[in-house]
Amino acid sequence: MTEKQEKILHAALELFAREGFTATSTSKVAKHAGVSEGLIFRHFVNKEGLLKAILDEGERRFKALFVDIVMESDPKEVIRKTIEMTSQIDKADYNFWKLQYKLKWELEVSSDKKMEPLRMALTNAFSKLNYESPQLEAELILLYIDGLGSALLKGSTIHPDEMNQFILKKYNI
Amino acid sequence: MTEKQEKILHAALELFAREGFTATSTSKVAKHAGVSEGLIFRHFVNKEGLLKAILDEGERRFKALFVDIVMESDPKEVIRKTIEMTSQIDKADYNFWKLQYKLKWELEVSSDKKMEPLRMALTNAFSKLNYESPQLEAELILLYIDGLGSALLKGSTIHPDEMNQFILKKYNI
Amino acid sequence: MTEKQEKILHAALELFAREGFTATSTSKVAKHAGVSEGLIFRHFVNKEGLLKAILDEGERRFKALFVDIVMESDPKEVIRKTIEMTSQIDKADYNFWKLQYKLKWELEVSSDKKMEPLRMALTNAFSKLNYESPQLEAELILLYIDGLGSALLKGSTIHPDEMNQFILKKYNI
Amino acid sequence: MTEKQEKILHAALELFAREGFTATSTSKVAKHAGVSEGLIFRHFVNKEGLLKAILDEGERRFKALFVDIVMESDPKEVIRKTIEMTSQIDKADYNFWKLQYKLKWELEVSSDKKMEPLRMALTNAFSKLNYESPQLEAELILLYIDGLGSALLKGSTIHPDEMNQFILKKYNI
DNA sequence: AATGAATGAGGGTTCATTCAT
DNA sequence: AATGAATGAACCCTCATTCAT
Repeated sequence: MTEKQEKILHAALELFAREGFTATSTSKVAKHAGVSEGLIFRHFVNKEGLLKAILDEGERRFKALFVDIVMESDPKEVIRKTIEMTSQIDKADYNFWKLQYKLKWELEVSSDKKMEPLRMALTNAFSKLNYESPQLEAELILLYIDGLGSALLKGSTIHPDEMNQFILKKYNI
Repeated sequence: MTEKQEKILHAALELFAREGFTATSTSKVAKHAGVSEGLIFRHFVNKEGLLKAILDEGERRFKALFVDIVMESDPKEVIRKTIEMTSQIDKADYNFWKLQYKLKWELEVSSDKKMEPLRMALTNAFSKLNYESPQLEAELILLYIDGLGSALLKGSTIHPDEMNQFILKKYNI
Repeated sequence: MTEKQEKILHAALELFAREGFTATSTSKVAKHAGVSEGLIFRHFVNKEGLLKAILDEGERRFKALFVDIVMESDPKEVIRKTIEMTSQIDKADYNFWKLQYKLKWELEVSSDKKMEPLRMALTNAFSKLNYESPQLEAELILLYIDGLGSALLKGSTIHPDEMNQFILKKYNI
Repeated sequence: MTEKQEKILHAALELFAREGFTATSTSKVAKHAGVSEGLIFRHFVNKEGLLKAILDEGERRFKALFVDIVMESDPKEVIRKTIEMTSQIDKADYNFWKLQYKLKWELEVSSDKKMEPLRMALTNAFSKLNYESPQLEAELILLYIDGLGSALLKGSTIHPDEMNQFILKKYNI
């Protein structure tokens, strides 16, 4: 990975996250990265290839976020960690997460599959705690963190920590 | 409103909802509506004007959805109606709501202000029911319906009615 | 000539004179005249037909300006009247004359032929006054009034009367 | 400056001079230059940028024409050189000068300021020669060369050298 | 006589992409 | 690896003009 390659990826992430994939031209990316436009195509073949490179690179972040939850054996801890997930997001990764949300709607990129391990971990946790409908409980939490993530990235005034504590109390955590 | 004007609006709504605003060309809209491209501009001035016309026309749908909740005096009913809101959405309006979500991310159109009356109605309802943190409770429900709406419009397999009943039980409704 | 026809002609003259023929759209003319765009074509067939109508209507002004000079028998008077011609131009006719100059360059409408009677009258006058090169003298005066007209219509600061007096003195008039 | 850039400039100058700036489409320029239309915008940003490039490039021609006159110390020579200016115009520059005249009327590009050094040189020359109204004399000559230039570029039958000699005699030159 | 809906061609401009260097 | 010239298709939009009413 050349220095220029990284510059391109960084510029593209920022612009895609801010303006959207379609609305960002490769020429704008090149200008932003201080690089010739042709270089983008030499390294990433396509505009789509550029996007894929960003997403692939970011996949690791997803996993890093999940692994700690999925490996947890204490069911209450699974729930707590999931709910507090949004607080864990590094501000440096802000653009990456914003891009995820944007793409979910702009292209029909389903991030649903990525959530599957989380859903299973949650369902399992609620089962262990003898909740009546572990699947629905799990689903509800996923809806919550989706809504909260969306709100935070859109600049809502919600205090995430306060909100999270509030919900944790509902689960006696 | 001529027949062709309506055809344009209808085609535009469908395409904007499916492919996004930026990604939909005016020529595609025209072709889809069976109309010359120039006519779009004669009637709606701009591509943006076309979008605005769709949004303005849809504003009524928003209000129709809210008025019944905001006018309700029984606090439990307020909560129930809000939670069941997503079930109320007419399948004919599917495209309109999908467009709303898309625009929230594509352009930075904040639909947050539109939610304000709902937030107040909910906060008020939880106050009457002597909940400890009415504001947080209200916020939580808004996050839930945002997440649920998002999931449904994205083609999730969630069964909304089941989910709603499940949640209502948590509020003893 | 309907009232609306006149409104169209008036609006067109103003816009053609200000912005040029090509740069003025028929829709702008219609809007300016407070008239539907179609009406222009009903009355004048073409955008060119509209221009022709304006020019035809203005032809009379040309002739009115010339007839007094051409009919004059006193050679010195011929010269004087020609030189003072630009001062005679009514301010109400400003747009018409500006349009003439614009068209001379925009389309290749030669106004040269229209000058022919004037050229002959001048040549004749200088002949009578025993000038050595009556034709060149006549041509020179025509060049002068062309230059002066151009300067005045372009908003030059030249004082035309002072200038005219200055030149008349050169011809001992 | 690539070969294609020059081809574009050349084609544009010819077409702008012949048909006018507004009436010449960028696609016509591209076709004439044997170049893709997009290239025009890559090199000159705008249609206006293209015009500006032509004008800037031509500015040198203006200066080359003037500098010899303005630097002249012999007043009679100043007058002679000014009057004979139109004869100096290279036939290769025909299009450029035609464009100047066209733009004076099409856009409201005042070429008046460019004439200022000439006006001053002439006024000064007539002063030295003890003419009564040096300013008016200078102005008159400017009007004359403006008219003559106009006539020549419009294809008049005037014989410029003969005309110039005729006038020079009036100034005893 | 007059309107306003409607069109097809063309306007200037941006786009993702290719290629020679 | 990197550039910058070059392209052709598509973009949003305006134009002169036609036609039903």
